[in-house]
Amino acid sequence: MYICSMYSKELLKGTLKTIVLKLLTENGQMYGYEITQKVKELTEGKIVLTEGALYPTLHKLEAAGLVASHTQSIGKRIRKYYSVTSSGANQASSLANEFVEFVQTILFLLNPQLSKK
Amino acid sequence: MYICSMYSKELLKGTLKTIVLKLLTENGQMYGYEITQKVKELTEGKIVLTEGALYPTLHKLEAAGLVASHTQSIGKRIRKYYSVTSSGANQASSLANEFVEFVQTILFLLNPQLSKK
DNA sequence: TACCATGCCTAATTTTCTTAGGTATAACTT
DNA sequence: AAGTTATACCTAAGAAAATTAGGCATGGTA
Repeated sequence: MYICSMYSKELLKGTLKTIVLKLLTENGQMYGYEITQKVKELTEGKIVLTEGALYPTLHKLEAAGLVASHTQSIGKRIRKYYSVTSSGANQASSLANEFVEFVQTILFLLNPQLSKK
Repeated sequence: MYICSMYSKELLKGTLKTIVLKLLTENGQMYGYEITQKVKELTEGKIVLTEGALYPTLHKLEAAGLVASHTQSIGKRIRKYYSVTSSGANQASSLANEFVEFVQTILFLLNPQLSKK
């Protein structure tokens, strides 16, 4: 991103990892398609994850040891369930916290009059 | 970004344009270096704009007709002042509004328990 | 004199996301 | 029966944004 800040760079470069980790933490194990539907449902269609972004992200999270996966057969189809590891759970909450702080800082920048009152 | 949403794609790809337009709207004319210092000051060093991101962004905003510039000599040094155009002012407020909505949606995703209370 | 602050800029690289596919099974519709 | 939609995984080329890493020059200060 365009910002060098005290917040983690990982965080600033997008919220997808944060969202995925948090969802997995809240809901236990989920598979990719389920995640896209859950996000669509929770945001009433305002946010729709693209698979082209989601799957590579899940693979990166797994490679980083933040999530683990196992496959399950549903008839002849296969689902790949993901769940957070212990370090993934830590990451989930710290990323979420940092995101909130970052947003507060940006909102302050966008609404300086709030502090002038 | 990783999201296909009802929010403008421009917005989702970063907040730098939003911040710059809003700052210029609030403070009248500003020059690049001044913007970096203002952001650093307002955020107490939590956010520091890099010049490698800021200057190209200013140039893009100008090419898009959202800001206008004029140079001013300070001794032998030159400052390039930017100010929002009328369409830039419109953009500033709509981008800021969309950002707030987007953030609210993400925060809801990250804190589902808020709705369960 | 050396260093740091001011003040502008660009370019190569990296990262992230979009776009645009491919593959296959299952279910529903006509 | 055929066609469409939903489910479910995936990859790859390209675009866009920011990082990194400089360059150039003036002015002030230790």
